[in-house]
Amino acid sequence: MAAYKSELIETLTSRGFLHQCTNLEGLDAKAAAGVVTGYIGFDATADSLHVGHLVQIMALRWMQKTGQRPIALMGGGTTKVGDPSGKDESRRLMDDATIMANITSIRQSFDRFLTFGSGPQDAILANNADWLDKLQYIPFLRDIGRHFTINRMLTMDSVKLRLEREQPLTFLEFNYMILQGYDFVELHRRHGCTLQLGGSDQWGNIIQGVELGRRIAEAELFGFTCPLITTASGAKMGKTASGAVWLKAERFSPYDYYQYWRNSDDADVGRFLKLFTDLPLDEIARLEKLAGSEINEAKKVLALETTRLLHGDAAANDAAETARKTFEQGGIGDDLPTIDMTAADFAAGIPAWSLFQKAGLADSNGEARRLIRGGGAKLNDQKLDDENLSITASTAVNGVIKLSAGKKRHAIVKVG
RNA sequence: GGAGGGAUGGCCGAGCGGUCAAUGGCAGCAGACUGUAAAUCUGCCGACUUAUGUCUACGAAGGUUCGAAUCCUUCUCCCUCCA
Repeated sequence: MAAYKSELIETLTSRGFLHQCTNLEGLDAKAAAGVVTGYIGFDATADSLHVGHLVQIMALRWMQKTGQRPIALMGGGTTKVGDPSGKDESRRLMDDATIMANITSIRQSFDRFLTFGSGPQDAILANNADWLDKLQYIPFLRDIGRHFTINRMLTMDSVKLRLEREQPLTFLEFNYMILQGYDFVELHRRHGCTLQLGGSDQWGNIIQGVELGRRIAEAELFGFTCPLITTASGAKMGKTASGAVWLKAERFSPYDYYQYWRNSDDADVGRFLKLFTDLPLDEIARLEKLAGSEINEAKKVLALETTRLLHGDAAANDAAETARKTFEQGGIGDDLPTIDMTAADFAAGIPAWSLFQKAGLADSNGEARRLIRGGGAKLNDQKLDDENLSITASTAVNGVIKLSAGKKRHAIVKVG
């Protein structure tokens, strides 16, 4: 029944990972015949990746699960240059120490999704600083630079868009695609890597690598891009009120992560289950059929599965349990954001607006006041009308005060 | 090097001496409706213990004026054209 010979391509296509491929049949045949080593590059611009990177990470995960060998390439070198793709402005230059620290931090997330090691199918973690840092300008220009034409480079979207929008593009950034192309060839030399995956915005960069490989290594390299995942309402994934949806628990708690997925658009559920969970397709097909409010069951599965992958069973179950208690019983779950205060803090009474601000439900005192005035605040599940209400330790029930901003954002204050 | 144009709140984008914390749109938050969904409608949306109050803010620094985001000078950065 499979349309493709290899499990890899069959899986990636049926789950919605394919956007463009340089030679799908060729890659399919190669993957069916033996182990293909493929990589995806990640820039180290922050100490954590975010949901926007998840498609790529899942693609690597499927590579490994279908018997191929994935490489996660950390852009220790390229991050110093900055990828102009899809950006109007240059990124601020980052120093080595920050980049190294980011790489160390990001590496932890990969351990959740991939098995690293030295076996034939173990994933490899590479860092392009290992070769890019050592490049010598003149030799590099002569060996690599001569294979790139300015004519061609100017037609690349990343460059063209910048120019069309009259935004400056520095020579530094202009070199990014050359370095990325070189990465591909270098990974081919070092690890026999013949495939580069990436987001659809990386197509141009990937092509450059494929062509460079053909010219200087006489290798047939493959490029494969994943679609840019947007929500049904057209927004890029991963933006919430509090900022990006980070993969690192310290930046974005497992409970918040669970809630992020739990609140997915109806129209996105099936697609997300395929892309972001390991669930078998027939199971997903069953969940997709749920209509009306029943689709909430599918959303719970989506939230639980995605959270399990990233944070593990225990954290996922805790998050699900907290959500269940909070939303289905109107109670209090352990995973809700919590602040600790002492009875002494309450000795003189704390105004309600101040407590909301302290609990993180409002960014400023004024915002807390507006929230209460607007009728969106609850104290122990009772609507709060008086923003100046003086709250004392006696407000606590079993040592805990529950604050709510709207229906979804809750926090608890522990009075100890 | 020369000539023009531009820099406004998270973003886009009006304003061009007072009535400007600054029109409008987007994003965001809340309310209603619901299913912890979408769409829609409504309110809010610089900070300050909230005030017909104060402070901070229209690239930076000075200046003119009773009064400046708006005028002048210098500076910084960006864009376009010419060399």
